[in-house]
Amino acid sequence: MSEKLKNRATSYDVAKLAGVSQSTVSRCFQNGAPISGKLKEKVETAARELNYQPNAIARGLIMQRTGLIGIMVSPSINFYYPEALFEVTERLSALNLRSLLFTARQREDLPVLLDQLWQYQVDGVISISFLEEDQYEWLNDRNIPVVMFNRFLTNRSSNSVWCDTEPAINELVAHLAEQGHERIAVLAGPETSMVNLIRTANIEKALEAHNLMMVSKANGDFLHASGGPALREIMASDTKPSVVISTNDMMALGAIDEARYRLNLSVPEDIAFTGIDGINAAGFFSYDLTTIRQPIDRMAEAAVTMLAERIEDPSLTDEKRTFSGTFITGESSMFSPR
Amino acid sequence: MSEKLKNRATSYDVAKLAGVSQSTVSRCFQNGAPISGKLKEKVETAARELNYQPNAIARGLIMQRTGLIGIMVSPSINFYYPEALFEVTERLSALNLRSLLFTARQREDLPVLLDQLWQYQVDGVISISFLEEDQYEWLNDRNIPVVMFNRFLTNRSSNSVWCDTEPAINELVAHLAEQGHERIAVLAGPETSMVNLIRTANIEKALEAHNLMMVSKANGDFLHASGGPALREIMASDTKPSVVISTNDMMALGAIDEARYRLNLSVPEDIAFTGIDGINAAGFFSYDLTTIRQPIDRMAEAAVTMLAERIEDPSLTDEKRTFSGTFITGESSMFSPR
DNA sequence: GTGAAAGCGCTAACAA
DNA sequence: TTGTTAGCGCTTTCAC
Repeated sequence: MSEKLKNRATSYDVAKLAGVSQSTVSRCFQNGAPISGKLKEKVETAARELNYQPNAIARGLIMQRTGLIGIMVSPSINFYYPEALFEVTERLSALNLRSLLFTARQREDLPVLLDQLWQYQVDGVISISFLEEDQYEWLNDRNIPVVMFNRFLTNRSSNSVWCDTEPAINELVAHLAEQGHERIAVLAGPETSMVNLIRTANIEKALEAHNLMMVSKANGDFLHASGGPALREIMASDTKPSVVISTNDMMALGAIDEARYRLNLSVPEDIAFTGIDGINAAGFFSYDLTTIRQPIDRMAEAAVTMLAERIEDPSLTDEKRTFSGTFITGESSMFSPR
Repeated sequence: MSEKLKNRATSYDVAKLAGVSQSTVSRCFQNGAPISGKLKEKVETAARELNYQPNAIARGLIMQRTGLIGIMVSPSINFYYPEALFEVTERLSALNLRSLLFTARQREDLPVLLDQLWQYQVDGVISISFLEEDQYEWLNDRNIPVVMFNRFLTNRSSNSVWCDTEPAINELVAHLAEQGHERIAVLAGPETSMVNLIRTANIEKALEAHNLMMVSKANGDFLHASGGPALREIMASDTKPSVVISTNDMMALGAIDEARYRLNLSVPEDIAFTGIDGINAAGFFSYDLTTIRQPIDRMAEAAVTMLAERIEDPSLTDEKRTFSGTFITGESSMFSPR
């Protein structure tokens, strides 16, 4: 008995104290269950006294529903990830779902992570990180609904929340054309990144449409540290650009830092910059980056809703929800060359 | 049977296919268990065929050990949090522990979060967010080990990982004295934050020791957006400072942005800045902030180790591990006034 | 509206 | 070394 007090109270303990059956206690903690007001009150008093809270693990076992959502995210210093992660987590929490966090540095980490997700009986997965087609299938085979955040699969349908930046990229390029820019460099991300490839293609198409020339192009890895070296590469080519279009914000920030404080260039007078993503730091006055903002809050809302729907009804087919980005002008491109 | 194929394989399914008992299968997936090589191989083959992975939820129920660690963190745009979060999560993962993420915006969110932690039978908690004494006790009463990250309790012992910035603050102030600064302002955080109070006290003491005058002081909320308004407040006082010591990096970045791009001041020539934390962005050339770096990696390592030890042996008493911060000089304070 | 009983998938005695 | 058996704490039929 004194042993018992040290341990967690179970529904049996509450039942004994309240003088009811264990199943009555159980019913007390579900919402639609039939229970009389009197008993409910008695049970609740007993539960409070014993600090009783239902065991979510036992409940998960019997209900085949854990309330756990696996979140896959890159631990990288790309500020985009934590912003998305927190938005998603808060919205899951509102639906009484929990984030089980998995960080993947590289694609090779995924198989192990997936096994762990599988072991923990997650009700669903939101991937803010890389996830290939076969991994998507792997989860599908196991009836684990997945929603991809800011990515999608190209060879098959997938649940995904996507930000289409193409129209905003057109606006952005039109804005550059209007400013009189003629020599444009592209600071691209990794060639293995779908997001990068799409954005790069959109940029190239928009440049063509405006008869603008891409004078050079360099690749970084989407992180701040790669912006500087890539900019040097760009500046080493024959024709110096008057503006650098970066395929994400982080690299643009790195490039601006390099331009101003290592290459002694004025931004935007000597060289202008633009980014894509609309992360928090892009708005800091030091950068005041012209960029394309993703509606991360609405995307998180959509991802969580889609996932919850598919947990409820697994027969729902794949859906892709596309939000458009918003073109934001900052000082980083507010200068007309020549 | 065809129904069965759609569902997850259990250890019984594997046992049947391998022609052994269910407990043999179970033993196959524990490390110290006695099992012969032949059977082990047979079981593993069957398991592979059925895509079997042990159910961590069922295991958690029987073992009274879920492998789940509750992580409490502020979702805020203070870049310090995601850095700490990812470091902690990766180290937990190495010990085969999972992060169950809980975000708290305000102190009022905590009671609900704690109930959820309790329901999910977490093996332990790491708090990178606020956690008051009574909440610590609450967890203690329930035998859930807690480690506080970058905070500790003042009225009682606690498991905590702390970064002592006092020696580095002395170095920092000595550096400012050497540079010839005589008018010093302090950009402090919320008065409710223990971290802020300690840092402020350390700064005041160090200033006194160097016979330096604090000409003004303003409070922000530790976020970037509060740095600007606080700086304006500081600049509105009678004596303008030659340097602003901020009690964290985020506010320092906000203040630098305001100084350069709104007040048209040169940094560090007109006004110098220093921060504390050593977040990634503080090193960006735009800021190149003189600051005090917390060894977040070692702190995360320590927090995870301490927690794991206490999960293993709950009789261990509270421990506080204090790491010292490293003084880092950046351009933001590299100028001698007058 | 309530209680008795079965069982979710696993581990851990205990026997063999 | 292996199999048998009894739960972990819950939800959910099924009688009443």
